[in-house]
Amino acid sequence: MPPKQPATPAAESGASPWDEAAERIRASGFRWTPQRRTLVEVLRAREGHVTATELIACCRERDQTTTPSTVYRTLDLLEDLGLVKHGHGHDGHEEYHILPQQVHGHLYCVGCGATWEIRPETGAVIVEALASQLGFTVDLSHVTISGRCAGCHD
Amino acid sequence: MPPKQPATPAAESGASPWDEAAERIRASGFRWTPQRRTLVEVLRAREGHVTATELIACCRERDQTTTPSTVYRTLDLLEDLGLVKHGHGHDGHEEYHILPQQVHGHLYCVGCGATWEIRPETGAVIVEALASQLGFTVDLSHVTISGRCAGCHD
DNA sequence: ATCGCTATTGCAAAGGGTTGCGATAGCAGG
DNA sequence: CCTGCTATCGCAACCCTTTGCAATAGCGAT
Repeated sequence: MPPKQPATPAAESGASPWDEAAERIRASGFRWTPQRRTLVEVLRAREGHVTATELIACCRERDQTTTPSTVYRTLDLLEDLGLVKHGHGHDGHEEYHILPQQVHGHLYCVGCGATWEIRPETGAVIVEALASQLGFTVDLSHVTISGRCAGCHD
Repeated sequence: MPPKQPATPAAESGASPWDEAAERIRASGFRWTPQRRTLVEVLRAREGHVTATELIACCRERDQTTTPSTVYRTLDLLEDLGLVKHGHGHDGHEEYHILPQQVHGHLYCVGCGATWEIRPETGAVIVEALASQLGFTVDLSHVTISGRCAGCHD
């Protein structure tokens, strides 16, 4: 008896925004294609940050015929829908934040290569400084800020 | 009578760090080549920020045979000597700060595309926030932070 | 079930940036 | 001035990302 499904899917584990992805895409006049489905499945299985290159690799695992250009274009679409948000790593390469609920900034240590997330309180200080002094609304998540961590001072 | 030159060159307008470039390069065991000379001349004629692409174009004006790889490698060398400092623009592309005396951060408005420099006082607030809360020494100049300026709020 | 409109795809090319490698050419020493 | 060591160069190839274009295929309507 598979034809019928519960009215509120995934009720137990909490409905994922990805469940609505197909609908939302179609509702916006776009099409739900196999390629987009593949990428959404890959994204649903992960969280946090991913580089575009990793995503392409993951998609290719599921579908050998995956093309980079299509992945990049789909990511743009998903970003318009707010399902991902792109940024740049310390080396300038693309990075995607999956389901950016609580936007946060990133730090990269040029000494040891480690990365940290900027805690909300700390981020708030930065955002407020730019807002009050320049009227500038910062998007801390777009770039990875470089520097040296406590353990790597020269 | 061009063979003889003053002991302290460019005394009037203030000696430029570029005057010592050749010496410093050789003193470090590296070689002073025509290609490096070309790039140094280009850099000496400019100030502020430049993209790597622009630099390559300027070098090619002076020397048609300029090769990108050589320019990038020379920039790395000059960065080791502290004569330039690289960063990434809002789109992740390379950008070079020429003679980074007073390091400053950059802001980019996703609304109008304009860029601003972060004033020292404002930058200090950010640097201190990360330093006191995480012991992290930020290099604000490495990336261009994105957001919306006062005139571009949605 | 078929049709048509047009959003998407895959390809190929291009631009930015990096790297391995053989050939070239600084420059210190004789 | 010539010699040799080796840093540097130019090239070719590769990775990442974007874009134009012709062919394909969603999907709403018939």
